[in-house]
Amino acid sequence: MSTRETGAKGYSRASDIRFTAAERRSQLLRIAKGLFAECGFVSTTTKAIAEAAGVSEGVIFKHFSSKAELYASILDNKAEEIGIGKWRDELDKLAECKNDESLVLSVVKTILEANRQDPQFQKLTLQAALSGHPMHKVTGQRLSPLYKFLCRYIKKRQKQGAFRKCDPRLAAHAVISLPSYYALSKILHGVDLIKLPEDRIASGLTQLILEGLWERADIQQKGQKLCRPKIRKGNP
Amino acid sequence: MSTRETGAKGYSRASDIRFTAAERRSQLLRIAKGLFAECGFVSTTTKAIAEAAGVSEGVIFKHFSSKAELYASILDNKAEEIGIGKWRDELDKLAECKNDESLVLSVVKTILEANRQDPQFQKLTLQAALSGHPMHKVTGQRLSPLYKFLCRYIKKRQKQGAFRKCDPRLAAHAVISLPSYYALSKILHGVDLIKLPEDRIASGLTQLILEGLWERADIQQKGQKLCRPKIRKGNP
DNA sequence: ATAGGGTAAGTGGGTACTCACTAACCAACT
DNA sequence: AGTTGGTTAGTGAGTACCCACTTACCCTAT
Repeated sequence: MSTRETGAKGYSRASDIRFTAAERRSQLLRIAKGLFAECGFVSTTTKAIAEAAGVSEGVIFKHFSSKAELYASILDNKAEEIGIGKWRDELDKLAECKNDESLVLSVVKTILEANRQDPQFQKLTLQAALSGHPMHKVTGQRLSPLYKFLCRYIKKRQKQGAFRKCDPRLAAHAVISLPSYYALSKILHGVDLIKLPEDRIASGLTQLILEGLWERADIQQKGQKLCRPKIRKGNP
Repeated sequence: MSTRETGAKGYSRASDIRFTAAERRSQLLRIAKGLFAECGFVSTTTKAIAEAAGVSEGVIFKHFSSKAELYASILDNKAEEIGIGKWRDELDKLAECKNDESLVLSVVKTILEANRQDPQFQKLTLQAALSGHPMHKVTGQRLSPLYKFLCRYIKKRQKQGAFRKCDPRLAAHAVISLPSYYALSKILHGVDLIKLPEDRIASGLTQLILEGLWERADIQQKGQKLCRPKIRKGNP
């Protein structure tokens, strides 16, 4: 059936540029990333991707065996790109110097920067996590070593008497939370209530964290009018 | 066409209970909420909702004019339910007493509790925010007054000399971030790395925040081995 | 001339939503 | 008590459409 009398056909899109396979592939990855980030996996149609790229739908399936594979490719690409590698070395060095401030600042800045430089990817990972995509494990594994590193460092500084006694896991959580949630609320609610240049935010958050961690010389001295009754200090 | 020879029909589901309209409606709301939270709006089919409720698909459209209206009803329902009202009064009282600890603890606890009691709703609002659903504005408006309240309070305590000088917006952000991000990472990554009872977490986070905010008697005394070079203190 | 980048018209499965119909309940009137 | 007539909750077979993906074909640069 349907023998398709293919007489003279229009084949309209002759005017467009003819990409090499590699070029087209990365173009599709880039464009699809934006659409997936904006609308999510299910709501982004292959037709929409094709239109945005200026090609017909079929081209997508010449480069990717399925929509899911295209999606996975986007995530894979990034997952490689964001290796910790050199940064980890830097952190280790700062840790050895006991340079609390530079260390925390580095963590805060890095998180803020990652979110500013590629907010699309952040949105993408959020959606991946919500929809239970296996990718969310990659993201988890990326934050987990940083979390453990901070835990160890904080514990060490506590033994040295530089940091107050408190649960190191909570403290490590705080270091990660402050910049992450700031970035997140910008993504989720659109605007940020704090209108400050990024380095101000970074140093401000760093200061907040460290002032909360550093040991005070006069730990009991400030019972003046401040009541802190129920708090249990530290818990092994 | 299709005159539907409706002879003797089986009408299989005779055994099931017959709800009143109100009962059925709220049952559908409850069930759909769970499914939407789990799979998102687009991936949750009306067929799946009907099956989970033990009725035929048509029933859904007897109660809701469309799938989108069902979704909106779920969000609306909750939006009313979570008025701040009485809590705001409590906060104002604590603020008058200058009871920093109880106040921050109340904020932290309330956020943690909201997330524990109805994680489905949290997931739902996250998805709504990501997909740009108008609901996300409701959620934003819910957090915004709390944020402003904290800003005012912190500014006041700074003038009184109880809190350190720092940007009150950052500090308010911190108070909200710590519990919110903790709850969020539990939703996103499944498990929480910090295995602690909730009240311990609440008090621990409260302590971290306040230690970072309280003014120290000896602000310059601890220059021993800690270098804090680039940080600008406060900025009006 | 041929390989490779591209097209466009399908195809089948799934989706939200509709519609004609019915079983069960509830009064009121014999 | 039993028939009657209306209302309501529920059915399930459509229907039109949209989606991911396929196939058969085209055109041009090397």
